[in-house]
Amino acid sequence: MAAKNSGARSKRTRRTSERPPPVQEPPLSRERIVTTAVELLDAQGIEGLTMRRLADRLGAGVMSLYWHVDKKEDVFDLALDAVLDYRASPPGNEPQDWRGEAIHMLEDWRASMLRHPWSASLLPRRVLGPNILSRLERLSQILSRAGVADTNLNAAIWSLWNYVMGATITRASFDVSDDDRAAAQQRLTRLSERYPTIERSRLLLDDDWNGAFRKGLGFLLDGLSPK
Amino acid sequence: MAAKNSGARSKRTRRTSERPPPVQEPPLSRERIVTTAVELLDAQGIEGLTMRRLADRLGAGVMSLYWHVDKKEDVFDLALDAVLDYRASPPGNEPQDWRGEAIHMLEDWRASMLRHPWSASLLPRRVLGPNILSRLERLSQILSRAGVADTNLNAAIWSLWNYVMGATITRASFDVSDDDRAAAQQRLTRLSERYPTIERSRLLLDDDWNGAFRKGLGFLLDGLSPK
DNA sequence: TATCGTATAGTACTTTGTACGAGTCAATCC
DNA sequence: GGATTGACTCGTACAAAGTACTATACGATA
Repeated sequence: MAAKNSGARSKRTRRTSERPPPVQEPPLSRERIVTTAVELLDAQGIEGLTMRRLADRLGAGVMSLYWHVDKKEDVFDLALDAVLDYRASPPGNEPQDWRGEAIHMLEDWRASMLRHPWSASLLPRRVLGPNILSRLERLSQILSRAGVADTNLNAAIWSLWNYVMGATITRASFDVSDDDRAAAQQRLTRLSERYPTIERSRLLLDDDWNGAFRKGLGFLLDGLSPK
Repeated sequence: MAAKNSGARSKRTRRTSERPPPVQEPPLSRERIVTTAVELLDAQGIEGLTMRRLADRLGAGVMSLYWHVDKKEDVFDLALDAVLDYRASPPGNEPQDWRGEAIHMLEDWRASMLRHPWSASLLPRRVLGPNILSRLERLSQILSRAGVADTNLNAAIWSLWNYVMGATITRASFDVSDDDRAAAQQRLTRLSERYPTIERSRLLLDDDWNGAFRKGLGFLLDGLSPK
């Protein structure tokens, strides 16, 4: 139990001499499992990931997965952190001012997750994988350099985190279909005496998500800027 | 199929004349199902809600539930909106300034959900139940009265929504155990060369969640205030 | 050669959501 | 009144899923 999966593994030297069926999958490994899990999640969504299907894709037996992973939950955790790999994001020509840097980094954060919409539904779990941590570290540095007071630093970090997570989850939830949104707005119009203000502003029909995200982020950064 | 559950139901006049076992549960209804589901969720968490257990608590057969509800998912949707009932929140003596009003209402929003931590993990689904809508309506009115420009109104609403949702989900995720947070911070200390800044600020040990929420909300409202 | 650690799988058990169809009872219609 | 209908309940059954248990294979080490 203690001996099983933990840390780096899968230094393997097998297959030095040929085996009868030479056309064979490479050996299982935590990395292969995670990569395939992400593929499967992209293809079939969160309900589509079952241990059996995952094993099939890997050309392995179901129970073999459990050598590398404790529970199905672990697969989800690993997949989520994998999606958030910051180094995988193109560096771009980052602006020099802290504001631009923060915007760039937070928009990339959101975009990375929206590229894999299932990842948002995994958020409500305690995740502090290495990739998330380095993003937080990065953010902290930017704000620190920007002159945010030390006493405000943690609150500032969390507020940006909250904003980004909330925006991502919301966007991903509404991603399912534009029709639904239209339907909701219609329902709203029918009840316009109960919800007059948001009906008038067509809150639910506004589909410039990216613009709204950036605008709101702007509000928050304005509030955060040292005066 | 079309005839089944839709809209108001369960006007029932049975049991006017006594039945042999007079000590009997009241008839099933969507409302009873939702109420009991919330109780069960409070007691056993999100994994604890199974249709069988729910039926047991109701003193009913499993399949009877399906007359009032299409799928298990519906139970979740209904439970989530039930928790967000705004009228159920104590009115309190609301301050007159728009800022205080907004803070009051948004803190109540978060608190209502944290009273039922499972509700946060239900968020990543498309929910626009009546209770959520009235909260959005309320928020819109407050901001509108505060003088937020019409062109900014929707973005302002969504940014507050994002902030509150993100904060709630985050808080609920970390609710599980303080030990985990300490463990994470330790892991972080071990890797302090990789995450020096957030290690130094003890980002993960800060446990004044309410204060941080209010502070961050302050930042955002500052940024939103018409200049 | 015997042993051990790593790794793979088959089988089987349990828990779940829910389809199907039969049943009950009150209200309605002839 | 008797038949019909529609609202509602529930037992049975099935398929899909997570995973415990166990047997097996193989390379490296003693």
